[in-house]
Order: sequence, then structure tokens, then C-alpha cells
Amino acid sequence: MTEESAMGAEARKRPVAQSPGSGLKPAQRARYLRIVDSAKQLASEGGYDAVQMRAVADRSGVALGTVYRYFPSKNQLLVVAMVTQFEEVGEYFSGADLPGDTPHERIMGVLRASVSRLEQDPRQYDALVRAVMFADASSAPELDRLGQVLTELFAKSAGIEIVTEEVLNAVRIVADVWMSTLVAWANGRQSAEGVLAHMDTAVRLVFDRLERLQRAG
Amino acid sequence: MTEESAMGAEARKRPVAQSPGSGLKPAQRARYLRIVDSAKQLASEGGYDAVQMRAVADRSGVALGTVYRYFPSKNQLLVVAMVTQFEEVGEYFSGADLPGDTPHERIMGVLRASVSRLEQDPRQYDALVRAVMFADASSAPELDRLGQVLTELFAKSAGIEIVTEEVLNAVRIVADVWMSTLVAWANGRQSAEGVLAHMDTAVRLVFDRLERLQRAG
DNA sequence: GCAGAAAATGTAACGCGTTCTACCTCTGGA
DNA sequence: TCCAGAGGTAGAACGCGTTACATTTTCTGC
Repeated sequence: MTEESAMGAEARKRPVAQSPGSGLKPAQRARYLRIVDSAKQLASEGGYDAVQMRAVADRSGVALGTVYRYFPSKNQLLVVAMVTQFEEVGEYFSGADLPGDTPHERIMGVLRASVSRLEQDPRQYDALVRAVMFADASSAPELDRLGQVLTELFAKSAGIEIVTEEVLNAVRIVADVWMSTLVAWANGRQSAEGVLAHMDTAVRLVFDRLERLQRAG
Repeated sequence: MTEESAMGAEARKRPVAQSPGSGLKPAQRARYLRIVDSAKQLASEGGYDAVQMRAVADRSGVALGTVYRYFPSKNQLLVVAMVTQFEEVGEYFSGADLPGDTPHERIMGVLRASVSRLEQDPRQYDALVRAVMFADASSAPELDRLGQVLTELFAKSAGIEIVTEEVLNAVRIVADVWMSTLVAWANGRQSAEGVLAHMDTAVRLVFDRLERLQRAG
């Protein structure tokens, strides 16, 4: 909806979500980050169920009430964790020019990298993906932020400068397929290779059309 | 992976899931259906949180332990409920020839009908969608069944007789976008019109390509 | 019919997310 | 320097998903 500068190390816009843990004093920001980090660690170790709020509090060296001061629920905490993970991926790929001659190839490069991340820590991503998909309306800002991070990532990987409405729609479709496929991967109905094969089809579909449109227009 | 006949009114294959509550004696089948129905009712009334296992048991006139004999968890119960809802939609559209001259138009007809169903009972579908997306590996059979119902629905609506691998892939992409979009709708990030607009883009994308392929091949 | 198995019942108990309460400890402004 | 209030702490308590169990009811094969 509202346009984005599509990068900007410092976010300072009010209308929509920004990188989490921003307007906090140092000590608070440290606590905030420790809590998110503990959640990720516990997720890595034992998946969604192992992320127990008491355990998060313990590991963060913080009282249970404090966890709830920063995050209104376990699920929102995990959604924030997911956002930070994808932000990391986004930053990782933000500078470099990606190899590959077509948008399709470049996006698939990013996806291959992402899938290998998933495979290194299946429990964690199982927990995060399920939390994101389970999230209710109260997580809407974080979910919007996640969508924004994803679409930016794909749009940038594609190497498309002018992000028209057409491009945005296309990229959103790729992101949707990506999330659905992650769910299938998380609950074991789809292998890592299956994920990549499926995404390959989807990306080809979407960007074939874009190329045609751009050649025509 | 394993191919599907992609229709067949009666499912009788062992490898994957079949319509739920099949191999039960009448009294048991009745209980089973009453439980699923109670869950749907409670979901309609108060969403995911209102589907409380004790309440389901009460309303079904059954002991709590009995609910757990039939369904290993609240979430699986809701997944089954979701499957039955989409089976209903599938049956509704199974006989009739759909209006519309192109696959795109016919599928959009089905989607418009589905969205209006959602709008009539947002709480219920919020609960069901979230349950499906939250499901873990133990619900894999039911989720496969759901995927099968969805792809059959879309393939049939499209009016494509020979379901090639190509067609299957395409339809799966539509189904993926559909599920992701339902999630966005469920947590209030996307309006009903937004859902339809987005699906319109996706369906056009996928079936434009199929038409070209079929004209070419 | 009937013995034994399977299914259903009612109820208690446990675990974890979430809330609440009472108390302590910083921090920043007069 | 002091104090008021936000922020932090410890721990109890509550609700609901889930499990366990003793008992009763309903099937099934003989």
C-alpha cells in the first residue's frame, strides 16, 4: 500500500511496522534481544513446544512478567523471531549483486540459500513457521512487516528497479507460494528438494509473464 | 509425488487419506460426526478459543475421553472440520457445469462462492484456517487430503480433463496462493475483495500460461 | 444368552500459557 | 538530593489442552 524506500538502515515511519525493538533504551533493547534470542535457541533445541515462556524467561535472565511486558504472547514473540530471521537473510543479500542472468535464476539462488538455512535448523523453522501461520489479528503489524521483508527480498533479488503494481502483485504471489510451501515442509509433507522444485515452477510462471509484459510494454 | 486420478467420486486408495469417519460402525460414525459438528458450531460462535474440548464433549453428548478417542488433539479435530467444509464445496460444484468461457472465469466463480461462504461465518473459518496452518506432522494425512480436495476442486472447475503433471503443478500453485491468502484474510490483513482481487491475478497468471502451453502442445 | 473385549463415562490430575499481586529498584526531573 | 513512577522480580493462581484411571455400558463371537 504505502510505498517504502525499500531499504534504510534506520526505520522511522509511523504508518506500518518497523524493525522490532527499535525505540528502546539500551538496557531494554538488550533485554528485548536476549528474549528473542532465547526463544530462537529453545526453538532450535526442541521446536515449538520447547519454547516455554518460563524457560525463555530463565534463559534470558529475566522474570516471566518481563517477557510479557515485551511480548504479549508466546506466539507474537515467535513471530518477531521469524521477522528477525528473514531480515537477516534480506540484509545478507542486500548489498551483493546476485549471480544469474534472469530474475528466475537469481531468485532461485536466494531460495536455495534459504532452504539450506531451513535444513540446518529444522526445529527452529518449524516453530517459527507454525507460529506465523497461527498468528491472529493481534500480530497484524508484525505480519505486515514480514510480508514487506519478503516482497522486498524477492523484488531485489529479481533485480527489478521500478516496482510497479504489476511487479508487486507478481512478487506477492511468489511470497504466498513460498509461505504455503514452508508450511508443507514444516509438517513433513514436502522435502527440501520438493520445496525447491515447486518454487522453481512458481517463479518461472510468475517471471515468465513479467518478462513478456516488460518486453511488450 | 504419487499421481492422482484427480477425481473419482469414491476414494478407495490405501496410500493416502480418505474422507474422514469412513470405516466406522453407525453409532460411532454418528458420534464422530456430532463431534465434528459441535466443533464447527463452537468455532462459529466464538472462533478458535471457543472450541474448548470440554465444550465440544458436552455439546456432542459425549465424554471428554471419547472426543480424544476419535481425535488426538483439538487441532486435528479442527483440521478434519476444515476438510469436511471443503469437501462440501467440492461436492456442491462437482456435478454442475460451471458458467464461464475460460478456466480463469470458472475458477473465479468458485472462488467468489467460497469467499461469500467465508464472509457468512468469519469466526468459523478463522478457527479452521488457523488450525490447518498450525497443524504439525501428525496431521499430515488430513492435510494431504485437504490438498487433494482443493486441487481436484480447482482442476475440475477449470474444466481440464487430462490432468498432466504440468496442470497439477499449476493448480497446486493456485491452491498455495489460496491458502496463504486465507491466512491473511483470517487475521484481518486482507479484505474479502482483496482476497478475490489477489486470486484473480494468481489465476490469470497460472492459466494464461497453461492455455499457451496447450495451444503450443 | 453369555463371557470377555472394546468403547464410553466421569472425574481427577498435570503442564504450560497467561494473569495477577505485592514488593523491590532503578531513573530522571524538581 | 530526593522522590515518584515506570519498570523489574518472584511467585501464586487460573484456564484449558491433555492424560490417566476406575467404573460402567455396549459389542462380538461362541
